[in-house]
Amino acid sequence: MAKINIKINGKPLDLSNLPEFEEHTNLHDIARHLGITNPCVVKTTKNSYDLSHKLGDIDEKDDLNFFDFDSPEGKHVYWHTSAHVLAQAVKRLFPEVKLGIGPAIESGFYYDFDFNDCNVQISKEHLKEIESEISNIISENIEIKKEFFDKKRALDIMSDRKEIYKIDLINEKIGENGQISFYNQKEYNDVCLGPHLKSTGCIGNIALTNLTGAYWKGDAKNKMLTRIYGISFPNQTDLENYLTKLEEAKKRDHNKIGRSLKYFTTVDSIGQGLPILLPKGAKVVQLLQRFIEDLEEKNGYLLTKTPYFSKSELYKISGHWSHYQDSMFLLKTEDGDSETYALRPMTCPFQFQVYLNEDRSYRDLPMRFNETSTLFRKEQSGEMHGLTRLRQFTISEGHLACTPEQLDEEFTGCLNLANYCLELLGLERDVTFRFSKWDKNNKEKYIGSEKDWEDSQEIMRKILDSQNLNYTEADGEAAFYGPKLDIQFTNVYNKEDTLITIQIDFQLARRFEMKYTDASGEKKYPFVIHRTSLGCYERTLALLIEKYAGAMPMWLAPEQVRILPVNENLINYSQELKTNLENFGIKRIKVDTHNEKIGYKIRAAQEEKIPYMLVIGNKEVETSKISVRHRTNGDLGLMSLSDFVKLAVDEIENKTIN
RNA sequence: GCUGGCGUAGCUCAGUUGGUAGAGCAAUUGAUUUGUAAUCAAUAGGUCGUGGGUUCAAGUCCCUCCGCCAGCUCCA
Repeated sequence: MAKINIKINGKPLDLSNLPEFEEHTNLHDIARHLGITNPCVVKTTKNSYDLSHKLGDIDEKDDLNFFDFDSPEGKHVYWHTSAHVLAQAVKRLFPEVKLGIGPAIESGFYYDFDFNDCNVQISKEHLKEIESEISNIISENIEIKKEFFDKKRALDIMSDRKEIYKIDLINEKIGENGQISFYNQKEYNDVCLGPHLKSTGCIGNIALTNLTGAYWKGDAKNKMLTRIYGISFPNQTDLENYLTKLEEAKKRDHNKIGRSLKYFTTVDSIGQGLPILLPKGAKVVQLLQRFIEDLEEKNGYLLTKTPYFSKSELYKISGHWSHYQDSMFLLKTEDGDSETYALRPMTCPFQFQVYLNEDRSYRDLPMRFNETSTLFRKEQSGEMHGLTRLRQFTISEGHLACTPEQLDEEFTGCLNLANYCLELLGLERDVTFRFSKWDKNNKEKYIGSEKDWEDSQEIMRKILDSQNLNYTEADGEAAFYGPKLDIQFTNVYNKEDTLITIQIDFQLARRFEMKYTDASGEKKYPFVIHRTSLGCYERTLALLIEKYAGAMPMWLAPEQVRILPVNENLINYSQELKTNLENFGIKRIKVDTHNEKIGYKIRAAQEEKIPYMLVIGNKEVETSKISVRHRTNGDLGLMSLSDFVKLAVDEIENKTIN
């Protein structure tokens, strides 16, 4: 038998002492022989193979890459098989259930079911029952076998079982003479491409984590099925650790601590997606906004201030009226005015009017406009969430007009500005970049020709590549007028949202007749870049709360210092100290005047995540010093006032993150 | 918009099979005058998200609407 090259999770294995394997040995046994504890899948340059495959089944034997649970590839297979086990368990408990699909996801897996024919209102109570059936299936260690059928046979099998969704899938995916693979584990069969683990016993422990609704094929026009989410690990400890970590992450949920730390609240009578920023939240937003407006000014932006609503006419020119009307709040006047107005969902058509106010020449370009812009979008009622998805929000909005030659530099400038903001807030490692493209198969969602799109996407790709940006690509995520670079972050529930976006627009200048005269006197359309520097303030606030678990960096802290007099006689002295510190540039200070012991006041300040606590007792008065306590570093001891001022002011001015 | 869960004092929660609301923290007042994560006591504060229905009687059962949460769809 020929020698084989073996890799584990992509790393080459030292082959010096390897035995030669027989053709009939299965991959699982080979993996075990190599000392891999939790083998999941074998990949060659061409294919993926189930571990039940025999070595002889493989054509490309020279290059076997074993993936175990420690690799993303391995986890994917592990979780996919776990989904099948879940489906098998549900099928055993509810024989009439209809199966949807059950893929692995980023962490864990899900399976969609239709319980319609089961005469049961499935609820979270049932998950325990299903979990215990899952344990049975794992201990039965059922072998997982792959089998191929032609389309007709596959349809017959699934028709017998009234698996309407599987029938739908087979019809959709398989051509008339096509073959389809089934994975069988005892009484359970599923149409599936695989690959899968060798047997159900290869799975350690499964926990079911959620039960929700989900549309069949992800289409809101289709029936809603019941989705059960789960996660699995080779051992119980890892599973428990994962679940604990999940719970810990939820403790940072901005929607929870943002409310309890009094950054924001919501009021039933005001309505969904319309939060109240309380003084603490409003202060952080104000600080961010001042900072951004100054920064943009330094970067050559011209400030604009445009109306919050307009006649429908404006949106008809921009294309919003036909592409976006469902998401706009319309204002109808009832005094006989036939005009319909609408609150603005975007700033672009308004800010363009600034450009249009004069004839522009190439000498004017690039032009960079910025505005702290409040927008209104009629999101569907189920969409709103905390501070991240709102019906009214305020964004650090900007539009740039430039010549084709300037596009690269201007785009890069926007990217650099965004990156600078992210670094400053300590978020640069928490974001990913997404190149959002149009969806060819959904042309009606976009304006412009196919060539326009292909060209502008190519331009953007070139720029992104020249910046050595590590990005993913997403079809169908573009704006209706052009491709986007989205800077994404993940919240405590592992859900992704866009923080910052930079978009190239090759359409709207034409619609608005925005032109410039080039050096030869010719009228041309400029490129327009739509961008934010820090995204919208509410969402950024939410991200900051989650990132810092409510403990804002000193420069953004709504309360920077709290003075804690040891007894009531020291309140006046503390008030004077407060004024004194304010004069040195530490603006946000409170004195705790409660008639309580010092421990109580420290506890309160700690829970409110106040950066610095100054304990004032007789000792401090006598020595003219202050006792400084930091929220994370604890008691810093006695310090002169000037030393503390230096420390604090330095942190504020340098926007230190700690 | 859809699926499921939830909605009792400012906050976190109790409230048995329907019999006209409880606790802790916070607040206020008093005592204490306190040295690095909760001093003690008293007082005040809800008509149980909204509107309707069933009942002799509803926080507790039914319906409507509003809001909150998770997920889906959509999206900055």
